[in-house]
Amino acid sequence: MAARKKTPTSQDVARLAGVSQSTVSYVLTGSRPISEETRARVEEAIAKLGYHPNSGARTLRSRRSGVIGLMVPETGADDGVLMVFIGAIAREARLHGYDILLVTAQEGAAGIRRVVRTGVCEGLILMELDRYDERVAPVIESGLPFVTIGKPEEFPQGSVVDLDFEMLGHMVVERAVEEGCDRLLLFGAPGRRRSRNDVSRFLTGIEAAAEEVELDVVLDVGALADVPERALRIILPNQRTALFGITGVRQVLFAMAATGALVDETRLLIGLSGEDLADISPLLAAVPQIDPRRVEISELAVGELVRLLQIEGAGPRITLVEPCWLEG
Amino acid sequence: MAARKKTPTSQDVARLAGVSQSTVSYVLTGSRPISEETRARVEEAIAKLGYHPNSGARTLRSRRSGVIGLMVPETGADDGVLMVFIGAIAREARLHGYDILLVTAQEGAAGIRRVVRTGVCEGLILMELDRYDERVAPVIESGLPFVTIGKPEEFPQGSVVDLDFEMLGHMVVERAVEEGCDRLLLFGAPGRRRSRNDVSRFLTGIEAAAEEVELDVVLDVGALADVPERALRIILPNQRTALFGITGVRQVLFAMAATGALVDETRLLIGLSGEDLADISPLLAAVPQIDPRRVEISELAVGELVRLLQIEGAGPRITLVEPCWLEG
DNA sequence: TTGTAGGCGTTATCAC
DNA sequence: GTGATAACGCCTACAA
Repeated sequence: MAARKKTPTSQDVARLAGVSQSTVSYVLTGSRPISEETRARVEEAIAKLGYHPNSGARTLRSRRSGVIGLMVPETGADDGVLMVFIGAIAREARLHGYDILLVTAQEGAAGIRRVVRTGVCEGLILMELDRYDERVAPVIESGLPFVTIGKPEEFPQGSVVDLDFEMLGHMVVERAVEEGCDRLLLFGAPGRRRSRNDVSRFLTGIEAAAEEVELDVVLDVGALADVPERALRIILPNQRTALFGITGVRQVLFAMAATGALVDETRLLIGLSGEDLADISPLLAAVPQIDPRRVEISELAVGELVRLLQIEGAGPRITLVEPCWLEG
Repeated sequence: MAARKKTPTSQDVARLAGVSQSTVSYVLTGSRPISEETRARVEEAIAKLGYHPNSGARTLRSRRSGVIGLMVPETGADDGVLMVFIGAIAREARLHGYDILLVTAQEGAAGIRRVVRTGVCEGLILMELDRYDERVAPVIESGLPFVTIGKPEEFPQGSVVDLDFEMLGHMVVERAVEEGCDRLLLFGAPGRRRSRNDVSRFLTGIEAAAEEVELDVVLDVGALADVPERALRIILPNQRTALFGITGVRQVLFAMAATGALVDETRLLIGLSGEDLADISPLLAAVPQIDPRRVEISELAVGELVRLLQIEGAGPRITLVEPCWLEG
């Protein structure tokens, strides 16, 4: 095997193009006008050598690493939803010229401090924060621009992008009424994860909307596997019940399938999407679904961070994304 | 707001500790003996200032970025399995002092070339390669050490960590026979994704094991939703059929639930795990499952890459991880 | 055991 | 419109 060639530097490019090293730099950064002719020569040399600017040197000098830190929640388990966000974030970041560095929640505040102080990250995207999250403090302290996906309780100094959970509540109620339901059974999250801001915003929306219509709202707090059974128990003849949950849709669907309740016309299931239900079974193709806009939220989060990063004096702001019906 | 303090440099630490800058560096890298006393003074100063070495400078000088590139497959959709790998990889990498940078498959060969030439990554972990994958070439060409999770067809110049799919085949056949099954129905992957090495290794294992016993192996190629129905059709009275699939377990389980087949004693389902079945429904707690060892594979992959990075002259090697029964 | 000094490859401020 | 040149913060021979 031939001895591996040292990777070329801007110096090599300059020599080949017959210009000074700094000119090469200017061609790359575009931070000063260059004549068409020399630019062409330089670019040719760059292509010929397969030159890529050294990241370490660029970061050291310019204090911009081109890297965004993404703090992902601890999962351990099978979490497809999370993967949708991560994939979309990584793709969108590349579109803006940034790379994504993973910061596990496990590292906590120390992890944040590390990536911030060492200068690896220019900015941060935080996911799945609790209402009062210990990881926010070191981020604010760091002074780095950041965006949270999911709205924390106290409005932080960073931007926020999230689904409009209040509107989600409205939509669910509205649809249930339209479909002629007398009752709305909320399973999963509502009963338990009260600690999360999104859940309470969702309930606020539900309550506000339910006030104006004839709809009996029930918060179901039992095991997901028994939801269909309990739903049957509370139902009266000629009544129709809508089921909805922010989480646990998969489990409830499974339970409904197992009890044959899927084809039961007395019920209606509105599932928050994310999992491709029709892919699991054709039986589920007819389930009305709300798109939680995870991809759009991811893209907006990246865009927002880029704005904070690149626009001088840009301030933080909140962006709520409206959910929408899938194949309504 | 007070003017933000410039982040401290090793120079600042040196001044505070009353030593030279290089001494600080030596304390950090440990690349030369330091007296107990000065080390203590330096460390105290480091703590007091909250000093973290600048990543750009360190990378520029030492050519080691402390970053591992993780090439993740294109998903778009809900993919929980992937998340398990990513989470475990990120955690394990931190344990070894490395960070994980995401490289999307979408970027393809160009993406590899970019992270390699710019020097952002010291090494790479590649996931879900096809048999002959276009992304392997630029990696090899780059000369960077790399590890693939999942064995590509041609043995590459990098290390490989993967599940022992041949043994998986053996285990499935063995179990089916033990459970008194006359027939083994393989659904999902076997019929379709022949293009993948893991599937053919799995089938090799199945065939080798089935030769030695009385077991009728059927490759099912139809829609996953109809697997239970087809399984019923080919079954004779007093016969028992084992069902298995590398992918599509969730769909088949759903279909079985919907047709009431889950409690049917004439069948047995052996699911490859990854999804917590009992979490979906108590009905599934009894399904025998094989652990695909995703966390272990992830950890081994990181360990292997670290070995290649840190041990002079370390060569690539193949590691196959044995699957094992869950709560057998 | 510790200090001095050169340079890693860029960016950006001077001059011309 | 272009070329020299001084940092950026750290690592590591080379001296002492």
